[in-house]
This record gives sequence, C-alpha cells and structure tokens, in this order.
Amino acid sequence: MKVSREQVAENRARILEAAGRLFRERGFDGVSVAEVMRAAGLTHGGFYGYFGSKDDLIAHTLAALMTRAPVGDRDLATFAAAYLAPEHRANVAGGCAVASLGVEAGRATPRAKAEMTAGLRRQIETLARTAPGETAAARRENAIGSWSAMVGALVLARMSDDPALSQEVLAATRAFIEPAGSAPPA
Amino acid sequence: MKVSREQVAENRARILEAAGRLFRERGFDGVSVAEVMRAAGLTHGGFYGYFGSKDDLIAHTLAALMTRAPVGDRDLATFAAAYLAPEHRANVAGGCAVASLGVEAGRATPRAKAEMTAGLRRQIETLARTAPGETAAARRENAIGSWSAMVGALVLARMSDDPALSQEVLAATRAFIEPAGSAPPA
DNA sequence: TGTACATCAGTGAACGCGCGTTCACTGATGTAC
DNA sequence: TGTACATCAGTGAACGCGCGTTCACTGATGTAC
Repeated sequence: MKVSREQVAENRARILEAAGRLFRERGFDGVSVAEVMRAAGLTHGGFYGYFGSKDDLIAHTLAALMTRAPVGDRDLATFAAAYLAPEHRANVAGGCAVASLGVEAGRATPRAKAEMTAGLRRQIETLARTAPGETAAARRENAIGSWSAMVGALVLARMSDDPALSQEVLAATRAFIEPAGSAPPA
Repeated sequence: MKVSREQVAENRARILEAAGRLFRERGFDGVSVAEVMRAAGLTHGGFYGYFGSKDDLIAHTLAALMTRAPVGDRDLATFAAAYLAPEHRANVAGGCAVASLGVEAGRATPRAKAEMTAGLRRQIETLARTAPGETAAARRENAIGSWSAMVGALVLARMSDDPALSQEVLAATRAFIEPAGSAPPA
C-alpha cells in the first residue's frame, strides 16, 4: 500500500526520532532495526526504503541529534546547571547524545565519527561565546574544559548505582566548573 | 584432556586479561565469548568451566580492571598529565576502563554497575588525597571535578576524527584542571 | 616409589535464537489523458 | 473534473549468519593403594 508524500516525510522523521531515543537509551548494538521501525509504527521490511543500512541510519540519527542546538543563548553556568541536573541524568533517551553514544560512535563508522566531530566543534564554539576568560583563547579553553567535565560527570553519575554518590558527582562537578576562570569580584 | 591446576589458574588469568583488552577496545557487544577464548589460546567450549555466562565474565573483568590501582602515589596534576596524554588516547585496549566501558557498564547488569561504582569511589578517594584545596571537602570536590573532566576529555578526544581538535581537547582540559583550586603563589 | 583408575579441563559439533537484509506481493497514490 | 493505470511505500515471509550456550567425548592429571 503506497502512502502519500507527506506521510513518507512524516514516517522518515518518526524513524529518526525513534532511533534517536532508542539508541541513546540502549546503544546502537542494543537496538534492532525492527525495534526502531516498530517504535515508528511501521514494519521492519520498509526500513530499506528509507535508509541504505543500519549504519546509514546511525549516521543520520547522529547528524540529527548533534544538530539540535544544544546550548542556545544561555550562558555557560546556566547551561552547566541544567546539564548536570538530576533530570538530565534520568532522561537518557532524551538527553545528551555525546554522553550516551560518544564512546560507541568513536568505535563506529567514519561517518559516525565525523558527525560527532562536527557536533563537538559546534558545541565548543557555542560554549566559548559565554565562557569566562579575558581572551578568546582563554574562553575557548574554559569552554573545552567545562564541556569535558560535564560529559564526564554525566557518564560517571549514570554509571553509579548509589544515588548519593551520583548526586555528589553532579554537584561537585558543577561547583568545579563555576569558579574556573571567573574573576573574583574585584 | 585435563590440565594441571597451575595451568587452570593461568588460563583463567589469561581469559580475564584477554577480555579486559578486547572489551575496552570494542565494547561488550563487540566481542564474542569465542573471540575472548581464542585470544586466551583456548576454544570456546571450555569457557563455561571458568565463568557462568558472558555477563559473569563481564562482571569479573570489570572487577579486575577497576581494582588495579589507577593513580598510585603520584599527585593529581601528574596523574592528569599522564591520563590526558596522546599515548593514553591511543591505548584504548590498555587504557582507562571507565572511559571505554563506563557508558556500556551503566546499561549492563547490576553487578557490572556495582563494580564500576566501587571503582569510582576508590578513584575519588585516591585523587582527593593529592588534590588541591584547603579543606577535605574542597579537596574531594576538586578530585571529583578533575576526574569528570579527565574521563570526559578522553571520551571526546577519542570520538573526534580530527587529530588537531582531539589534541586540543586533551591540552585544554589539562590546563583547565591545573589552576582549579591551586592557590596563586602568594 | 610405582601402578591403576577416577577425575575433570579442554575440544568441537550442535542447538535455538535474533539479527541485518532481501524480495515477491499488495493496494493506495498520483499522473496522464 | 473524471477515469485508467503506472508507480512505489509498506507488508511479512524468508535468507544466511554469528551469537551464547550445551553436551558427548577425550586424554592428561592427580589420587589411592
């Protein structure tokens, strides 16, 4: 049964949206093509009309996830507070793709790595705009260091089975980021 | 063909060693039981004489990887310099288990998460001993923030397909960690 | 110390299963007149 | 605008494959005498 052009566009968007959530939650290897299609309301056979392979879907999903403006116009401290909040830790399926898929993407196809690299570059540039620092170089350095700490803290917090320790990692990292480079009130 | 008791002990150690390297390199899902056994110089059928299941092997491997003293007696800055060195970035199979398996372990069995949590606790305590800070609480906070930044930076650096950007992430994160909490020369 | 035999670590074929992928078919869509 | 038909998105059975796991068998080890 053929389907309208609008329906095709909507189905493609639904497949990418389902893949984005499922992959972040369980990893590329933990989700089958059939599961993604089921979550999108379709059957697995139709998949190859949309994407050439599972690897192709992975690359397109990462591109979509990494393009969504991650920071917006908030400043670095505000962004860090939201990033290191318990709500983000709990929201794996809707949260940061770097923290949930970065390691696996590093082992995946060159296309997957390229999408992550492009996203990393954009993220650094965005954070550098509002990072503390006298010079552009200092702001960029603070942006990179802060971003590393945020990603690492989220990985550690999600890895821990002790809620208190998990919470401490988020809070301590948030405090660790804040004073760095912020000039003391003169 | 039966084998001597010493040979059994050595084989078990070889299995764990091979699993530690292969898992860090390709993840739990990227390595089969048969591959681990082959790397240990055995055939796959003998595996279940040593471990109850693949999940059991994963838990024992993580316990072994996380127990090896990761910091030793060096101070935090020296440790961070070694952790954020290009050699460590390149040495996935022999490098930090948190950076290569932390995310996947977070999705794995409760036992796997428990091993990672215990390792995280030890790592924080060890780093806190040599972290800068006036009070024990400040030292612990710096230890956690620094450790988050190290793990995150290694994930980002390995994820990037651009060697220059990858190098910049390591260097900037190292610089980001150093001044934090270190009192300016009065 | 030497011998006879029970033990059991290791082998490799086999299992059931879920995976990514293919394909013949179906029937609604959208175009040509 | 209405009709006839070519297109093609979606379906579901089927494929080959590699996986984790099981098991009957083998033969060196280590124990009992």
